[in-house]
Order: sequence, then structure tokens, then C-alpha cells
Amino acid sequence: MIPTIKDVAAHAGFSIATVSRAINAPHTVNPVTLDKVRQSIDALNFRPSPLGRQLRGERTRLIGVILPTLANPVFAECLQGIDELAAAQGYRLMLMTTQYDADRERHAIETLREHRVEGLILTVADADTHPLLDDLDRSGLLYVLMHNDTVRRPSVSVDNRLAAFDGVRMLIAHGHRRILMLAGTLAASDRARQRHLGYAQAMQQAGLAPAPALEVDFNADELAPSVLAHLTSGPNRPTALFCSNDLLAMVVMRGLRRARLQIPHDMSILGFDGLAMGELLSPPLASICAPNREIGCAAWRRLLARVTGTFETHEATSPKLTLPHSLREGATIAAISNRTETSATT
Amino acid sequence: MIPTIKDVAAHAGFSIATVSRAINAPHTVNPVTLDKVRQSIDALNFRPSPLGRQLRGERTRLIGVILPTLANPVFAECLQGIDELAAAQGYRLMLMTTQYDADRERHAIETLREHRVEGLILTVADADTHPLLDDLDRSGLLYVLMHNDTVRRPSVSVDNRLAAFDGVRMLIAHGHRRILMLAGTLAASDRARQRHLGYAQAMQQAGLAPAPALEVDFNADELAPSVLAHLTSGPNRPTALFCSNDLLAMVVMRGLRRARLQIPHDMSILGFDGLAMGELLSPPLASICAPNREIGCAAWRRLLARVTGTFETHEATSPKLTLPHSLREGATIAAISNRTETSATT
DNA sequence: TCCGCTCACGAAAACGTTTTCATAACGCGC
DNA sequence: GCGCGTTATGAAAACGTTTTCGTGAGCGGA
Repeated sequence: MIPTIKDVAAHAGFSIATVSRAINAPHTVNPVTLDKVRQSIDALNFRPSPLGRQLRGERTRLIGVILPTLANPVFAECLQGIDELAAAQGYRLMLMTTQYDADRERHAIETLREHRVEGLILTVADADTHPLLDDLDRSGLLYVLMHNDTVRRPSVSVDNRLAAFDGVRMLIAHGHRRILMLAGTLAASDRARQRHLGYAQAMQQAGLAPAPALEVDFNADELAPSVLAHLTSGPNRPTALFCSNDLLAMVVMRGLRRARLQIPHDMSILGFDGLAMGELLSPPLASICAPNREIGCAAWRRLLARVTGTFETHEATSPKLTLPHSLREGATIAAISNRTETSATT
Repeated sequence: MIPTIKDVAAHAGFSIATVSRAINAPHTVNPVTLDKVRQSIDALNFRPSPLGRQLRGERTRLIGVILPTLANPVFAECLQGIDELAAAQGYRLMLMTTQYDADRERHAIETLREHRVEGLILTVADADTHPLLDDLDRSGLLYVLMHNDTVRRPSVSVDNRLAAFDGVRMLIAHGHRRILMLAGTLAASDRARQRHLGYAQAMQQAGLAPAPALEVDFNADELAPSVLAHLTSGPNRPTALFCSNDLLAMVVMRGLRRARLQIPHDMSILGFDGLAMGELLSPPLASICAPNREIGCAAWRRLLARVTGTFETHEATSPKLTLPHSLREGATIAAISNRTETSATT
């Protein structure tokens, strides 16, 4: 069915060795021969199978990518960065998603290892306590984490703690004092932990009492009544919410609107991720922006440096590469004046 | 470095044939032997290389996916559907994006063919006039299109014409008479054409004059002044916009807001795609919904049916599979009363 | 005792490449 | 004319599997 190098050799009347040379080292074969071989290749529409090459111990030029989900554009943006560079450098990507499921993570790593990927770019729930990553270290398969916030492993991310710190300080600068942090079911994630740490630090520095993160069900159509009560009732209700990611922020905003709260008048919202889509919202979502695409690119560069044995200057000092974050001051944040405060609580 | 079946054989003291049998047909080997082999496999952490298997002419269980971009969640949603089924059925996905670039499309197909994918799931700009698809037909590599709207090729999509027809009829039912269709740079796409056809039909049926689609630059930060003028000035300005996809609708909405127009009071907006994210907007975006995830799933099923030689009942009648669309009546559509109409034109 | 059958296993071929080594032809200087 | 280097090519090994075929041992039946 699919033509092999043998078919080409037979068609051209030469040996497979000559065909192989015609493909890989054209200057070593007689121009006349070269021409004939090339004609046969075109005639049969032959493409050398990477299988044969790989089998010979050549590089597979295959990189595995493991992401929790594509429903969250954060990961789609990272993947875009990776894909861009991979395509340009002639590498292929093998993609698997895990839905944050440990079994699927294990299975993905297994599968990609079997396929002899040269390296792995991945995001896991919690990189600090992840046994699979220890396995990876032991097995010698190279990998780089994206977004995971750990000093122990090769990773690319923003400084989640500092970023959250900066963001919450901004809320405080706008006059907010009762600020709550909301997190999705991924409260067991290293990022969420770091972000909560930053939140708490900013609060304490301003002499305010940090609260534990409030967990919100991501997939529910409405905010749970208990959560809603927490957010809206009593004189001590929060005036601003720091959501641990943009998607969560959008879900929360919808929930608040359905409860007839106006944003930002009745509640200010700050997200985390800097999704491009957030800017298209109304009002545009304020967010702590991670350079997602760039994180993907940087992860790619790091991985490739390790794969090809090139040293990166950073590598020497720390396995962790921190990229700068930025604040996007969207219209979902209102300044708190005494008047507003009063009218809201009466 | 990576252990091979030979290493296992040596370690266990048997031949590679026995090891292979222990893996693939355990019942044919002596239980005692089996046990020893398994211990060696565990000890060396051996995983059979798919390369060897594939080389033997086994199935590669590899499917190629070619998408224009992941920046548009439509495609990410499709990919999720594909990935879900692929993972469950033990197939691997090789992903390439094209940014709607013909060269990259060609290159992607080449690359995936080289890797001996068993089939291809892809979305192209214009399936009717796409020479690469003719090449695919000729080469015998199986493929299924997603979203592309053509009767000539194996594809899964909604009925774009009918869907647009229904959507625009809804606008008309809300009292709109001056309705404009906006399209991105992909005016040369089969989907956009079909959607414009549906728009025109709905207009004509209501005795209204359809206008040519207005092209909008997707990536610009602001709407072009000429476009803005078109939308806002004069007594004949449109009261509703039908955008050829949701992302475009969001960009347009932002542009209109910056021009101080209120949605839906000053302009109604209808999108196309039914992005999950649209529901989180304020106001929630009205849209003609395609079951994107389901389109991915259906494309997968069709492809696998063809790959494995199973016949699908649909297949006999037409290569095109049409899934039902639905209308999401978001709050971006306002009813036109005479009063509103009058106040807007004065 | 010997035939034939089953069972457990090994040797080897096959898959599609790349690469090393060998070989044949040829021209050149002696 | 002979050895030598160069050039163009072919034969064959290697890569990691699966599978076909063969073989030897053990055993029951005649």
C-alpha cells in the first residue's frame, strides 16, 4: 500500500542504500543516478517512514505534552506557544489531557514514554507531592513543568505568591478591606496555595485579617446558596473577591449577577491568568496576568536545551524559571469610597 | 539506556520470543516461566516499544489532528471531544495547527502521513476548493472534516446555512429589519459562505434586502473607523448584527462599547458557535450553537469506523454528517419596538 | 518399544530505515 | 602494465518487536 524505500529502489533500478543516500546525502551519489531516484520517489510519492529511522536509534523528534484540560484557555494558550516553536524546529507533539486525574496522568506518562518521546512538557495539580514526578526523575526522562510552582523541579511559571500579593495590594489600594479569596476544587494545587499565601501576606501587611480560601464548585450552573450567603449577607460581607483563576472569576461574576449584584458597584472582582478573553468581557475583567503563551515557549526552550544537552545559564542556579507577571486593571474593580461602603451595608 | 526486550530476555534467562509471548499471550507460556519474566520486566521497568510493533506492520493506533488554531475555543472544544474518545480507546493523537496557512496545512499532512497515522481529523478554511484534500482522496489516507460544510467529502458539521437561517429569522421575529452580517478575514471559508447564504434567505423570505457580509479585522484592537461608521451612522444603520462566529461577536461588542453604544439597547448581537464562554458574558451572548464537543466525538467515530472498515449506516447515503444546531437566546438581542426604533433614528 | 501428540521454548525472518564495509570500475603516475 | 586512490554502488548488519516454524522433552496408547 504505502511505498517503501524498497519499492523506490526497484522502480529506479538501484539498491536501497543508494536511495537512502540520495535522500540523506545527495552529494555522494552520481547526479544522473540522483535524478533517476528522485523521479522514482516522485512517481511513487514516497516518504521515508520515521519508524525506520527511529529504530536505527535516531532522534524521535517527538515531545509529549500533558495538560489537565483544554476547556481552560490558559492551557490552550500555553499549548499555542509550544506548538509554534515545535513546528518551527521540526518536532512533533503528542498531546494527552488528564482532567486532573492521577490515573490518567500516570497513563499519559507511560504511554508517552513507550513512544520514546525525547521529553515531556506538563502541568500537574501539585508538583511538590507528586510521586509520578519522582518516578520521572528516576527514569531519566527529561521534563519541564508549566505553571506549577515548586522550587524542587524544572519548571516555568510566574511567581504566584508575589503575583497574588501584588494583585491583592492593588485591591487594598482601591480601598478594599474585606477581601475574600475564592478557589476552585483545585485547592489542593500548588499554584492555589502560593496564591493564597500572597493574598494572606498582602492582607497582613495592611493590617487586615486574611480568611481561608472559599471553595467554589467550578461546574455548577449557579453559585451554591451557602457561598452566595457568605458573599452577600451581613455587614461584614466582602467588597472584593480575588478569584484564583479567570474562569472561576467569570463563573462567579455570572452567579453574582443572577443574584442581582452589580459589578463592580456591589462587588469588585480580580482574576488570575490574564486570559485574552477577559478583555472582551463587560466590564473587562481585572486580572493578574501570566504570560501563558510565553510560558509555553520558555518551557519548550528549556526542555530542548536539556534534551540536546545545551546548557542554559539559568539552569545552573535553579531549576525554576520565573517569568514576570503583570496587572491588568480592568473595570471589574471599583474604588471603595465611604459613601459606597455605607450605601452597600445599609 | 532504555531496556529492550533483549535485556529482559537476558535477565530472565529466556529467549526474546518467550518474553514477547509472556507479554502478548501469557496463557501460552509456562506459569513458572511467566512469573520469572514478569519479575524481570518489573525489575528493568521495561515497556515494549511501539516502534518495533509498528514496524511489524501492526496498527500504529495514531490519529492526526489538524486544526487552524487553538486561540478559538471552538477548536479546543472539538479537540476535547476527540481526545476523550481517543484516550478511552487506546489511540494516540498527534496535533498540528495551521493558522489557516496553506503551506502549514500541506506540511502538517505530509508530516502526519510520514508518521503513518491511521487517519486524519481536520478543519480547513475551504473544503470545496482545497487541492490538498483531493491529494488525500487520491493517496487513500482516511480523513474526516470537522465544521467544514461541503457535501463532497466526509465531514461532520451543523447545517450552517439552515442554522444561520434560523438565527436570522429569530432576529427578524424580534422586530429587526436592518440586519448586517459580519465576517472575519475568513470570508473565503465554506462555513462563512453557507452562513451568509442562510442570512440572505432569511432576509429575502421576510421581504428584506440582504447585504453583502462586512469584513472585520479580527486581531485589531479597535474596530476600523470605516466599519464603525457603517454600523452607527445614518438613519439606515443596522439594528442587529449577525457575526459569523462568537469570537468575532465578542470583539465587535467590545468595539461598539468603546464607541459608547449599549448592547442590546443600541445594537443587538447574534453570534455563531455557542461557545461555553459566551454564557458567562454580560449580557450573555445570543448565539447559534454548534455541538462542538459532539462534533469532535462524531468525527472520531466516523473516522474510526472507516479505519477499522466498519460500516456506518449514514455513510452509505452521504459522506456528510449533519448534527443539529440550537439557538441560545442570550440577552444581547433586544426586541425592536417602534419607540426604540424612532428614538434611535432621530 | 515405538509412534504420535502436546507442551514449552528457541531460532530466525520480517518490518523500513541508516550506515559500515566491501567491491568494482576508472584514471593516474610510475 | 601495475599499484594506488577516488568514485559510485551494493550487500549486509543493526535497531525492537511479533510470529512462524522447528525441535526436544514428556507422555499415553498400541
